[in-house]
Amino acid sequence: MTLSNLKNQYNDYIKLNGLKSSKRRDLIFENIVKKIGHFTTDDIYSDLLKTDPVIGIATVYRTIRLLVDSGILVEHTFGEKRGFFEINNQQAPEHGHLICLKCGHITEFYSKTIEKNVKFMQKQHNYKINSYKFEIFGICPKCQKSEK
Amino acid sequence: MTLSNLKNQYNDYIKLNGLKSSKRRDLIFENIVKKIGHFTTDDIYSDLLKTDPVIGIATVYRTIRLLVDSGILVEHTFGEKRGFFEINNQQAPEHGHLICLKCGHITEFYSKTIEKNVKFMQKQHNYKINSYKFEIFGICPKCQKSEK
DNA sequence: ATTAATTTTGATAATCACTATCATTATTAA
DNA sequence: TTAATAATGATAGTGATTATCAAAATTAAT
Ligand SMILES: [Mn+2]
Ligand SMILES: [Mn+2]
Ligand SMILES: [Zn+2]
Ligand SMILES: [Zn+2]
Repeated sequence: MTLSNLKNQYNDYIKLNGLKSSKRRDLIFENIVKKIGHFTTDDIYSDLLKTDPVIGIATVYRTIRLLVDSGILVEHTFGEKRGFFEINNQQAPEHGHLICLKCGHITEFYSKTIEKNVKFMQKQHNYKINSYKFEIFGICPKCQKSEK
Repeated sequence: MTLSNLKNQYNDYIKLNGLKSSKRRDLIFENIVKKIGHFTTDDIYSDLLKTDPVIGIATVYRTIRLLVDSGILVEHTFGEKRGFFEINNQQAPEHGHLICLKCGHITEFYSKTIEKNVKFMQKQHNYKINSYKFEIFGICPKCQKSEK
């Protein structure tokens, strides 16, 4: 997913849904699009506060929801009861996550096997599949060392 | 997992942690152990209210947490930001879930391939694995029909 | 540019699922 | 029995998120 692709996707979504463009929303979009890895709404809010001290957190929540609805972001929970987000790279195949129960560190992995398995389940259960999540919980190598 | 196995596991956990036995907790345990499929804390609370109108929801939350800690229950989120629980059948291998985005219906599936994949990831990333979740989101056959 | 219609925004109240606190009650070992 | 400790229910508090609403911004049509 290139930046200009995402920008097009963003602008198209706004047009297609009869929304108006706005400075604040653009600012949030620009910030998010620069992020690598996974982030929370609060991460983005804190970032933006530095250059825009009057931005409201509701606007950040709203815009992130919009970006999820438009397919630009995907949401995860990673076993917690709050949202984690990341850019939805529609080029690459979906990926799984290894989540460290100690430090929260997240490692991504790709697997053709999983892809196949999802397709198999789709057929077997007559499901129209939208997305999937494969999350493995455990202790990362670093935390294993520091455990002793 | 037989009922008596679970009861042993429950009693052992209570002894091992220096807890006292109690009528209320036993009642909650008995109710949960009869459940099939996935349930929320509120499901259990509503059930119990019928025969025990003074039970507090805090006690249900506490007991379910205890049962998760003891390994009797496993918790899921199924893409939502609240807990769903089910009996942890330690005999059977872990299973995945197909979740209908329309009606919320959940279908379980087993897959040796996934098991192998998890072991592979464990080796490849030097992780000490605790558990995993494989969730596929889509539209179930029933809802596909009623969509037209 | 001015207006009018509509959307966006920030403040903040409300909600939802859950955890913490605490005085009262129950359990248990002595 | 008593004494120590755990369990309980009521309820306050929390954290993440959504809803509400008046004011400000955007847009399209004059
Ligand atoms: Mn990821
Ligand atoms: Mn299940
Ligand atoms: Zn770690
Ligand atoms: Zn369905």
